[in-house]
Amino acid sequence: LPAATPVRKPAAGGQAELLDDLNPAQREAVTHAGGPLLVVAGAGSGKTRVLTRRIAYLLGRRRVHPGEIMAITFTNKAAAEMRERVAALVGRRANAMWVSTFHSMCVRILRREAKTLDMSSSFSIYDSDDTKRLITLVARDLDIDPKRYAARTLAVHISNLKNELTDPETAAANAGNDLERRVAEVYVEYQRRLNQANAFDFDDLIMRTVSLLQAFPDVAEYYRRRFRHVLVDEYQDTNHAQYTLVRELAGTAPNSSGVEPAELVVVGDADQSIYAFRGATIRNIEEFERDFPNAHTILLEQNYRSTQTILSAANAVIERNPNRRAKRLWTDSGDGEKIVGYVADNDHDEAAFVAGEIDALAEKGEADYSDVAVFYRTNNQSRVFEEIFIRLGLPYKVVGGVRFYERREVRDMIAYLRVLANPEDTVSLRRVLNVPKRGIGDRAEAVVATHAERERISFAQALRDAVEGKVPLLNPRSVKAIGGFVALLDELGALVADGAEVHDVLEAVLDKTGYRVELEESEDPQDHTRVENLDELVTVAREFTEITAEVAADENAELVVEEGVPAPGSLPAFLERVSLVADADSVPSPDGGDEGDG
Amino acid sequence: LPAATPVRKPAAGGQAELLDDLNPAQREAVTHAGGPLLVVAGAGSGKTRVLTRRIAYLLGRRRVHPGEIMAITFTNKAAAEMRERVAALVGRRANAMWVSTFHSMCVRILRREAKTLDMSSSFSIYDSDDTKRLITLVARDLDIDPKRYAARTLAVHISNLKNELTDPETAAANAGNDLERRVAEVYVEYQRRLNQANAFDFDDLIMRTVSLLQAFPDVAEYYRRRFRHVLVDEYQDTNHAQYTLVRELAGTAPNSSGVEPAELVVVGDADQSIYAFRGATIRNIEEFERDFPNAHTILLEQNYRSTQTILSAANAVIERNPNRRAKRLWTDSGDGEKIVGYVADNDHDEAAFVAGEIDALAEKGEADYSDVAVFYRTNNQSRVFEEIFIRLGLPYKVVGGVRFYERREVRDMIAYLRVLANPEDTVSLRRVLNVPKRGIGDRAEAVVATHAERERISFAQALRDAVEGKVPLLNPRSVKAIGGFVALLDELGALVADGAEVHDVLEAVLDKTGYRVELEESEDPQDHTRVENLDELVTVAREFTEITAEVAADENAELVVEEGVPAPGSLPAFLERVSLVADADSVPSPDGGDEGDG
Amino acid sequence: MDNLNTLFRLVERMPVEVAGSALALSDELRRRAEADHAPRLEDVVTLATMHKAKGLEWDVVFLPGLTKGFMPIVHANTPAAVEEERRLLYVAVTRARHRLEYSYAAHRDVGRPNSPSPFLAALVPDRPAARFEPRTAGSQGAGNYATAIEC
Amino acid sequence: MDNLNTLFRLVERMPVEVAGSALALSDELRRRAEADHAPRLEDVVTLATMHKAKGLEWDVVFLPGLTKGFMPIVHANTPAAVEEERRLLYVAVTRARHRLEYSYAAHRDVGRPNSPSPFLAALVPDRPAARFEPRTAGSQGAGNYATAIEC
DNA sequence: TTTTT
DNA sequence: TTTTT
DNA sequence: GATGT
Repeated sequence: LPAATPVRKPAAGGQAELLDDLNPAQREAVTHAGGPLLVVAGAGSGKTRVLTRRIAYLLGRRRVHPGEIMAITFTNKAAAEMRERVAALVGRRANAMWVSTFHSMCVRILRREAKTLDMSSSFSIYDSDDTKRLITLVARDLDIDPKRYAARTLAVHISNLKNELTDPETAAANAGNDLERRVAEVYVEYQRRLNQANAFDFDDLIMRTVSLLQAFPDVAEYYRRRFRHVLVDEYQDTNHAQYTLVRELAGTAPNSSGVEPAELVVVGDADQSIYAFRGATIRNIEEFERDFPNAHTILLEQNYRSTQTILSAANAVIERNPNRRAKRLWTDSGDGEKIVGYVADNDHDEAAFVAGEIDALAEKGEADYSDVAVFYRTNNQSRVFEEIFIRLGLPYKVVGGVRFYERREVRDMIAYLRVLANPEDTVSLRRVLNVPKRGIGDRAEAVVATHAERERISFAQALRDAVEGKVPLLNPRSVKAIGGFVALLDELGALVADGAEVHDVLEAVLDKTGYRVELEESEDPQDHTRVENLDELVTVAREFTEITAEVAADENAELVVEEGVPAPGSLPAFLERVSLVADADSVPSPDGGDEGDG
Repeated sequence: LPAATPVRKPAAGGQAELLDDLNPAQREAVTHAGGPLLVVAGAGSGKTRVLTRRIAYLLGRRRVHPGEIMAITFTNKAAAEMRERVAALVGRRANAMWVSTFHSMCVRILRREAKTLDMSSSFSIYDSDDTKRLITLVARDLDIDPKRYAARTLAVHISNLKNELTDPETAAANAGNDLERRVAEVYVEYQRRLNQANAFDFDDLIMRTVSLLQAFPDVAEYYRRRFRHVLVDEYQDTNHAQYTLVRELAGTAPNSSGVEPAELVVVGDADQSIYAFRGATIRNIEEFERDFPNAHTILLEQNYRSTQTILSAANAVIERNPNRRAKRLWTDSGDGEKIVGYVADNDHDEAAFVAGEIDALAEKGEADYSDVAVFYRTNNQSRVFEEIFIRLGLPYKVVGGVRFYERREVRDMIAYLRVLANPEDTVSLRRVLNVPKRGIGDRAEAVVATHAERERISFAQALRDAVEGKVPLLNPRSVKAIGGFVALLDELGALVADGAEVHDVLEAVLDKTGYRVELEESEDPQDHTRVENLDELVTVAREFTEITAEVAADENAELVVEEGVPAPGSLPAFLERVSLVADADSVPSPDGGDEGDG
Repeated sequence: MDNLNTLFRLVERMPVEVAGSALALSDELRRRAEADHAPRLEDVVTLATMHKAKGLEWDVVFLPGLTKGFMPIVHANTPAAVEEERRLLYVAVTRARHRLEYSYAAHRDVGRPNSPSPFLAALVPDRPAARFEPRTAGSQGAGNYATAIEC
Repeated sequence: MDNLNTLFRLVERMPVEVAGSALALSDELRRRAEADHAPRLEDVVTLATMHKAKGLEWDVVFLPGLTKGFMPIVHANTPAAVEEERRLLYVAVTRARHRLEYSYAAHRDVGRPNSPSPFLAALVPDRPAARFEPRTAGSQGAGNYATAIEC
């Protein structure tokens, strides 16, 4: 093991030690004041340390108020870690800061300004699955051949357009071939339906926040005045919309009222940009100095993680990339072990070799299993390792697969909750319309949808029309089934209106819909697991409200309630939470896989 | 246009001219007698002319009886053309020859020898779709994860095994990995079910004929004595099973009774082998001289189709292939036009260029549209041409797509007919069990299938048990539905037993099942086309029987009725026909696309 | 009449099973069809895969799409598979009687560049492969064949 | 307890929406969890894609499958895509604290040969890429690392 | 990705 | 084929 | 109690 360097002792509570254990470059990044700052932070160079110390420094030395600080990350995990580490340095004052993901931050702004955009603040947030469903519906209504234009393809293209801040009309005008024309056509209608459903998709959260700030200078000024310090993590992963958002928020020059730009610090590493395929554009970090006049750049090249052997190999790999800003990682912790290379005859033997190496390390006491990771390029490469590891009894876990909030049964329940919170949410409403089966088939659904379209009313309203016999072509059987469904929703809605707690609402949904019973009575062992997942969801909801209540009762807790933020413990709060962690929880933190910082 | 060479005048009726218009190599191929002969026939070198002249020569000069000749092709079209061209030379005597595809020939042998293999001569022939259905059923029964092992994948592997003449037991013994073990497991059960259903799949036709000839020397001797002349076309496209079949039929040495090998002539061109991906093995033509002792080889290099410019280009392309028998096509018809190459900016422009060229040729009167073809590598490359051609009003047809006998409605009717001809045909029976919907759902089907399995009876018998209330777990409603279905089959079966003609049976099926009415009442415009296809099928069947009757009444027609061959015009005859042309009819002959011979 | 055509082609191609009666059948059908009216020769351009072209011939043949990903197709990643691709091109080329035109697009839909098929060099031996470097053709202007290369 | 873990992680990662109350919530959850018993550290090997590895670190990292089709992945057919693949390998390499092992299989299932990743040459600059030509490793014999190459 | 039966 | 929300 | 909506 490389010896821990003397300077890397943990910072004590006092302010004086804030800078002591930093190297010169890190210290400069923490104390820099004034113009925009780009911190090029190589892998393992103490990036998070710099960010958290800088915040502590702002609060402690530069007398910045925590409410003036906005720190933006990509993942919830990174946001949580940053807040936690700042709290460890400065205590409860950390709570007044905005430390959040791009998307959470936008939701917070959009909730407050929803009315400005003709939306209700109870809007739903559609994830990729909801998006695909809605696009499927739209494409079907537009008579688009689903073989030729798969919903997924359309979704990807629309997402790309949004990430480029291209609105539907511009997309239509620029369409140069059949695909682009089809995409634009779908985009126009899809966006109309989102509005009608009072919903944003993930990409909307960014794009429409940008529109908001650009179209309403007073709103922009409000945030400009409020956040005088903007920090962005993983800047190399920003797409065009996110870059624009940062620019609109921080500014590059005084605005018309003379409000100066905020102090902007972005941290990133072009060499670690691996999401260009999803729209991230390395250009943003490469052109930072041009985008933000008078910017200063600091390079963090000293690495506190790996041996020099490993760093040299990494340097050698990345140096082959052309047109790259030079950067060489180094460490003072020594060369360490040699790198081992192995050529197996086939993938089976290769996995056996890896298993053998791991067992040998474990037996020699050189590493616990949880200190070891195997990384591959594609998910299905895990299979051969799983086979061999199981055969040898080597314990492992595969990161990936269907996440908790992506499971069908969980998504079904959340759809019910969303419908209760936002009755216009057509995608969720149609999702649960016949789940569990209650005799409202495809045909009935189509008839109601047509009625809604013709009468220019929401699908929810059309269902009520159906009950009153106002929907033609609907047979009595379907009318009866819809009547039962509407009554069910009303009953559940009353519960919500009466202030029932989330877990009680959830229990009511599970019971009254017969969803739980159906699963319990099923023969399929998969359904057994589903019941367990639903129980877990109920428990999550229960603890969510209980703990919120306890914290609220605790006089010492600083509860800062902001405008537009749903009441703690409420149904909207719960929904917001689950909507924005849909894809999280993949590498659970304490059980192996330490958090690095770059 | 290259001038027609003087020697290429059509052969007159008399025998004397048989050899006059052949070049020396062709003539040698026609007259060669004795040992095995390999004719390496380059593209356009007059291959079919050599084959047909050789047959005429055998009949006319060497006094061979037509019943001693077997000519094997790959496609029905090639067989028809060969028979026709021989008939033009020798008249009705051609009718006594076997000129057929590998598969038709095997069917003919298997019908005659079915009992030897414990099959009924009314066996069904399963095409790739039936095969996939049965494999799906088998895999489901074996609890095989359809995600991990797709039916198609299993089918391909099983087909490969059969083409290698590997039986299920050997496959199981040789399985070296998970996939192979799964495949072998499915193969064993699949083969058992085929037997039970009294059915062969396409690959079985070859493989089981080989087994038959190998396991029963008396059968082999019968055919050896009968066919003293075996001719094989497109030899480069044979797979291992087909190669073995040819070897068993013709022989390489006198058999135990002293019967000499037949005179074998194979024609082919390794350079035109493009089906290796489907199991064809170029090895067969490459090793012909080693496989068949004392073989003689003749090279046909003179080309009667193309200009020298085109041939030189072709030669240059193929010469880059290593380890290839040298062969250079040449012509004495001159260089002709230069080859045109074009680099477009994108595929759209490329298609526009092609369309422009075609129009220019048509306007100058240099070519009719039907003299022009556009060839691409993958089917979807046609799309851009279709778009442009439609826009420009350039008439075209795309070869490919769903063939007549592959259409769902046609296959449904054929499944009914098959069930009537072969009640053990479980795949067909289960296909039509609930088509049109008659209240026999998945659950009822599964219950009946389980009963059949447990009682070791056929599915058809299990249905009858169901009617008698002998199937447990089946509710009365299902019993009633099954009762109706069985009665329907009995009614149709009586019609067949009474000697009704095929088209009347077909009409009865369409009416009594309600199949036609359902389609006629449907809103879907696709279903309208389906009705038309069914009408066409009925007409085909009607003309099939009518014309057979007329021909039979014609005293001049030579009707040779062979053992094992279904009666002309009968239901089995009709089924055999449609089973073996399932994939034909793609490039309809007289409407463009002349038949070449290389 | 279409029905008759179908049966005609059907029997045309399957003269075996009904043994000796097949040709008689075929003859009868032809007689009927021709008595009715001459077989309709549809004057249309044929679009087909190279595989489907096998065994047939046309006066004029176009071979578009001769790029690296299509010829040889990307999936051909063994020497044997590449050789089969070359044979496929050979088959396609030898379908032409008088006139052969080939082409490729220098860019794909998305705008990424396409490499010409490595087999092109052999097709046109007088010109080095380098001459086939992507070059933009005039995309407008009817009949602008300025960049067509005659060899 | 698993439920609590789930909630714990959930809140841990979502401290924003309930504004200021988030950290308090998180603290409370952590207190509860730890009062119950220390967080269970599962002692298991992690298998993950290189993408999922980003931002984390391990003492020992294995990088198998470094063949031409997987690294860079076949689909990377623009210079920009290949550069992103190289960055991905860079990210994977820099996850390791003390020990790094990489490997590839000289043959695929079907028996066709695999080429080593072209990036390997850089990974081990002392040894020319040629040294990584497919070589069969002893497939039997526990712990036969005869062909392991230490650099 | 090609698909003679 | 990779998939932070 | 299974079916088709």
